[in-house]
Amino acid sequence: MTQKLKDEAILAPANGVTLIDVAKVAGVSPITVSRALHKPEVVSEQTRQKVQQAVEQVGYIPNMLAGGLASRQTKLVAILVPTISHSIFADLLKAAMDGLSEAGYQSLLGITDYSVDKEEQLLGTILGRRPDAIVLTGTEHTTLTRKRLGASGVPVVEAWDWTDDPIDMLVGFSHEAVGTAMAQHLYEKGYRRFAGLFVSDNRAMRRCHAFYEALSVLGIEADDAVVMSPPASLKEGREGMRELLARDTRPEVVVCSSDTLAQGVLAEAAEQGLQVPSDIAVMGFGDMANASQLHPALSTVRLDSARVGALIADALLKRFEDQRSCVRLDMGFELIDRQST
Amino acid sequence: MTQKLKDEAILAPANGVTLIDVAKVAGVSPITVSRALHKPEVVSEQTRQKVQQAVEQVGYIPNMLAGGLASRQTKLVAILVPTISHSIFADLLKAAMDGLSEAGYQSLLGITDYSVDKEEQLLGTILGRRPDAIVLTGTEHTTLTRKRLGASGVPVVEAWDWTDDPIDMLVGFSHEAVGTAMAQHLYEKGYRRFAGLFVSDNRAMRRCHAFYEALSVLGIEADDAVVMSPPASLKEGREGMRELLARDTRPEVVVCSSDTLAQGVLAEAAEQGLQVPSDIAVMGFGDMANASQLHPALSTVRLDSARVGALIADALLKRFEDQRSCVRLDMGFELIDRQST
DNA sequence: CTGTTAGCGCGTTCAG
DNA sequence: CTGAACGCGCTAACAG
Repeated sequence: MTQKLKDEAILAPANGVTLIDVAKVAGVSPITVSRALHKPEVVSEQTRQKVQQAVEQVGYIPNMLAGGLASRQTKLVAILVPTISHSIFADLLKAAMDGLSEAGYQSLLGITDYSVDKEEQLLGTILGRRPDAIVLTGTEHTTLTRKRLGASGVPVVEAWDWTDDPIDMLVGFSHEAVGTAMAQHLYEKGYRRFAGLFVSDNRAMRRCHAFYEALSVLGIEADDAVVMSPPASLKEGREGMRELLARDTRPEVVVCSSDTLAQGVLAEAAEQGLQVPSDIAVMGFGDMANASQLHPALSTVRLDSARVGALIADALLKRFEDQRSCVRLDMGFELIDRQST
Repeated sequence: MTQKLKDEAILAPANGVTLIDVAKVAGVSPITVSRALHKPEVVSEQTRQKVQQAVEQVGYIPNMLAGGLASRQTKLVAILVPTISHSIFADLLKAAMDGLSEAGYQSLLGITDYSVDKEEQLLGTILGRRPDAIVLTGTEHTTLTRKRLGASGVPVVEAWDWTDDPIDMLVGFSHEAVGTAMAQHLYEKGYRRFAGLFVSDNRAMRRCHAFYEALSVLGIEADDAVVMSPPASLKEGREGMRELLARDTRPEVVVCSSDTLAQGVLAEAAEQGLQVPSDIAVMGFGDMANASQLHPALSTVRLDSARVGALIADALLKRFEDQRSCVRLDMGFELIDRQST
């Protein structure tokens, strides 16, 4: 009889089994079941065990829609990234999800394709799920996005960029500072003829402009950067490099908006018989764990994107604990010179 | 007055604004608002417009928790992948999400780290959101996973593998067939001394065993494969290659469980002054869009993972339209020979 | 420590 | 074409 009940019950986990069924089996009231599950410390150990047993017996799976509706707590975090095809954002996403899932939060993923309009559109439906928090990549958003976010009162983390006027929380670094640092670094190493190869997304372009601005402050004139449209794959890197090499004067160093692009540049350089970095140096931007394995003779701006993800999770969990907490963290970046190590 | 109302209202999208508020402003009943939003064809054009206007005026965002609870339709699809750091799964995920989001579905992402136990654990909480469908990578799952899935009645797609006994729908290919095909292909090209470099995840190991099995059928003895533990990054590729080259006899061709590994092998070969494919040939597995840009002299098993993702979305949408639809699709794979093109 | 009451915001069903 | 009543499954607030 018990066995029979069990067999029947286990066949309906996400189906009909509700709190009430568990309550009946355990011989307590529904609310006690709820408490045994979510606030074990407020229930006697004995009833907690009875409930736990009943839960397993009937194969109960809490309905988080109902729970969220009643408690206004969804245990859901929405994360919007421009792409998951770059290791930088894949690592960031993974780390953020890991941090959040340890605390029992699940992740609703949105991919914006580097478009603020798509971000706005995604946000519209996402807000309908009443997430406990939203993570945005970048600090550029449509006014409607800002309005909705502000009005909803949802905790927000803007990541991977810097601004003096964030929506709420902020974990990132200044792309202008990156561009400037790249120029100074290479200048100090003695390079004078520069070329730029950038993809036309917002942040890359800001690094690009800061780079050229810094060059001009240093008294250096450089040809305009080659600007490709996303995505930044090896193919674009090769094409861009061909374009650069077809110019009148050959640069001493090629500065790229991403590591992937830089890898393409390396591939094209190899094919054209150019030695790196003696004939031509290359500088990238990203998480060089991979690229440095391929080609040690490469400078780069190194970002620990997994750390950014972890910090995002931390910022949110802190906020969940203390409503007033508001992390704003400039985590900076690191210039690495593979040639000197 | 109207303006004032508007200003107030627009400040509370995800906050207090409910269907009832919209109804009041539009001068209709709540249910009419609901219909105007979800079944426009069943409402007069005039009231539809009134409602639409009211919605915008008060900044209403439908509460999908409440909606899902009442309608038993969440417009949510859970997607579980082993990792998002391999382009194969990133592309698959992206394509699946794109297909689904066009139809108004959002994606809850779960990363299993190649572990069926983690999959089981993720599934537990995911089912609590009552997703309209679940996408799983692979056909290997714990018995509890199977039990819960079967009981919940949620549409399931198993992807990226093949079995004669799927849980529900299936979009993938046989990894045994891949392993066998690799062996035959290379044999026909005249290679006789083989080496294997595999990562120890379930599917890679099955390709590995099928590969060695096929070799032995062809009457060829080969040394055991080098097996690395995940993740399969360039580093593992280089290390594995070093291990292979340290053996007594040098293989003519190295078969890898992934393109990333193969890239590492290429890098190590280059460093040791070996020409590919004349000194040593390399075969990979994955989406070669990138690797082929780096090194054209490489054979591979080519999978169009974006297409798999799109097919997953199609299979689900078809099921949503017609409950009886049950797609089971062996999409096969392609052996590509970069050397011959 | 446990139970009762009363919604959370919406969609389904049935009437009009 | 529109409305009223009811319930989805759960938890907050209070009582005991």
